[in-house]
Amino acid sequence: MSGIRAQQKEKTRRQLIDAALGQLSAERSFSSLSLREVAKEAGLAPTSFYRHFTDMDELGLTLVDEAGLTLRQLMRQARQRIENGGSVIKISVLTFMEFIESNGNIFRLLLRERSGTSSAFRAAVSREIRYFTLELCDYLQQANALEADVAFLQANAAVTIVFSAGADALDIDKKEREQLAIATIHQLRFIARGAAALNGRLELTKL
Amino acid sequence: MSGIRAQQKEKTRRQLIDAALGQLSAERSFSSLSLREVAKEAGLAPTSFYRHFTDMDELGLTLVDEAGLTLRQLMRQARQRIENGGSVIKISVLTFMEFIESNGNIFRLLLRERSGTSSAFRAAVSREIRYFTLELCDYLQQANALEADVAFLQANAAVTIVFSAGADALDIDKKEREQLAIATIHQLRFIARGAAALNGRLELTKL
DNA sequence: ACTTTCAGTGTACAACTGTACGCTAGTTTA
DNA sequence: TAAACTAGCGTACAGTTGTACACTGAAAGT
Repeated sequence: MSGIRAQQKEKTRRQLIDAALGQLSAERSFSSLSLREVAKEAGLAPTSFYRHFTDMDELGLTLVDEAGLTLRQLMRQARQRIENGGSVIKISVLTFMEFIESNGNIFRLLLRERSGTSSAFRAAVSREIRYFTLELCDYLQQANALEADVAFLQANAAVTIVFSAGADALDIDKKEREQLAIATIHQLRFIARGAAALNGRLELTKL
Repeated sequence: MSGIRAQQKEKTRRQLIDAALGQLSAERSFSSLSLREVAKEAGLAPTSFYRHFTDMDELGLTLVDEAGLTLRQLMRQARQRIENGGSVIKISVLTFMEFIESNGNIFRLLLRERSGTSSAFRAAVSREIRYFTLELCDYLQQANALEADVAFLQANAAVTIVFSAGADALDIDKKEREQLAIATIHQLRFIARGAAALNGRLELTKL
């Protein structure tokens, strides 16, 4: 019952996942990877791939889940730093920028598949971003005494701004990245100010 | 000098462009199109493609330019509607949503190539979005008497929010799209309020 | 009228793709 | 211990890809 077999299987499954992640880069998207390439990188015969995933799509969805996990890890890290005091916005942005610096390819995966050609991928990425947004929403609602609707709009806008800044950060050098961080922080402050000012004064259903 | 030859060439060049645009959809990205497919759709032999573009990349960059053109057209349309009176934010968002409804695939092209694997594509899309942003920036600066820096930050944030909403709009039905428009309008108001409140009170260079 | 240019064609090829199929050897189960 | 299972392999095949090359016929240049 030790499961020497299942254990080995899990191990090569990981090799496939890591092989795929390892091939991602600025110049290489997941959808441009072939089953054969991934199998080769993992040290497997092409046909062995099927013992673990029916499809490259199935592997891709696994990667998106993995990315979501990393994202939530990031969130926890930020929260921890916030507890030690300091501006919430500033710390969040800086933490996010650090995340991108060391997890660029995972972030790229999310960015790309968010607008990719597979609706399953798009849904999976949306889900991960929604988790992210809802956690922030809870925090805002509690910390700033906002209406639920206003808190959600603020959280949603903030995540959008930060993700967009993250995407921009991927293509620039460290010095510019600092400028970008400053700009992003100001934009988040705009949003926070506006949300606070308009809290309780919104017509939320009429166009 | 009538150029019967050049005229014909231009015509089939357009056929190639239109063939490529016509194949784009939610399920089909530009990078997934093959040279042969595009040539076939245009009614050409594969090798004739080279008479017009050296590469699929070159065709792609042409498409991005085309998309930018459409985007600026949209801007003009919005401005015209604003002159006839009404909330600037509301009209802008509604115009943008209409644009996406009738130009979904062009918008998808921009969205995808913005985070694609070709740095030339990314740069081209960035450029188009920057034009868009700068025009809005000018407008804001003049209409709301904002500092240049603040106006830019607001314009940039607004464009980010609207583009993101546009991306979301691509995957939902008409009823949900109206809700999304309302939410987006509120978010833009947050930003406008915040920018106005913080105008002249920003530390723009220090982290 | 003669030559040059060149948009478009058809053939050909090597590289690569996903995957069907049958096999092997080690693990698990009975 | 015997039988069943299965992760991984190798071969094979049909389909698609980009593009090199030699060609044609009509337009443009002289």
